[in-house]
Amino acid sequence: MNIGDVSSRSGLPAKTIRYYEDIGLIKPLRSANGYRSFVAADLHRLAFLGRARALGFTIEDCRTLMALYRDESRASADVKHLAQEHLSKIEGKIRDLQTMHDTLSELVKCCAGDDRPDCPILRDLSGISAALS
Amino acid sequence: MNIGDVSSRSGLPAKTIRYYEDIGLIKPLRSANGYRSFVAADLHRLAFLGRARALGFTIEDCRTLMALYRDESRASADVKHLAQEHLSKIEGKIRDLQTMHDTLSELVKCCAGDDRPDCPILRDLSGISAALS
DNA sequence: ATGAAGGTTCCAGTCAGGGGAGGGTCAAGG
DNA sequence: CCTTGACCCTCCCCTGACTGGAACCTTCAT
Repeated sequence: MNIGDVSSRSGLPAKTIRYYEDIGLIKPLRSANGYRSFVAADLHRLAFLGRARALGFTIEDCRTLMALYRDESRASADVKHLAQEHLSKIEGKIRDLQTMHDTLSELVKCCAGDDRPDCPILRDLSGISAALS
Repeated sequence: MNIGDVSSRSGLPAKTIRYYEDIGLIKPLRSANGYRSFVAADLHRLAFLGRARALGFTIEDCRTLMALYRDESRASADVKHLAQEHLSKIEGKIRDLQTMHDTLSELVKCCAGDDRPDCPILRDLSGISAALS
């Protein structure tokens, strides 16, 4: 299989697949003409990577996860621990975004949004302490 | 005021302040010795930037917001529109993260997390269609 | 023989800064 | 007068996870 086939089957851009080879996540063979030659195992690894990335794991996490996957004597606790760490990072990001969202949507709600210049969003950004309302 | 004072007053790292000058967001004067010399207006702009960044606006958004702030004849609709676009990007990110969170926490819940190798997280990543449970 | 559609490598750019080298400046103390 | 330490300066490389593009090679169909 050439990279184009693998790309359409895995859903990953060819650029991404080359990048994954660059950083050592996959090691496809080469044909005589220099083209990468993928076998089923490569496709499987790429699909694994695609799913792990879709869950937001970093590349380094993916490397660890693949190592655990190949290690038949792994402890599921190790996998679970990694996933939980990642989960709490996700939760942190959601909290941060939610805070931004709440503040900003409040400001947006207060803004008339017409052709007059007065704007509570800019007022807030400029640091008027928005006091005593 | 030197950059150190401005840094501690604005809460922004000196590196960030220099970077903001680099990309043209502020233009502090220089003393004879080459040091940046900040006046109150610079501090105000930096505080504005800090708050806008804390709300997740990109640097380019900040540039636009500052231009709107300085334009006395702006329409609040323009500000509101920018804020709403940003808000919907935030909402998209929250949705994405929430989806990851839900999937991953379900997998984590199903993982024994002991010293045995069997692990539903890895099983899912490896593409077992997880069917008929 | 030619043209299109694939493949290859390598370089540069993204975003918003962070880290550190190598060096100049300033105020206080000995 | 000299030194010490705390500032400040510029410059360059690094981050993550790719993406875009240039310049070039291979394969296949016409």
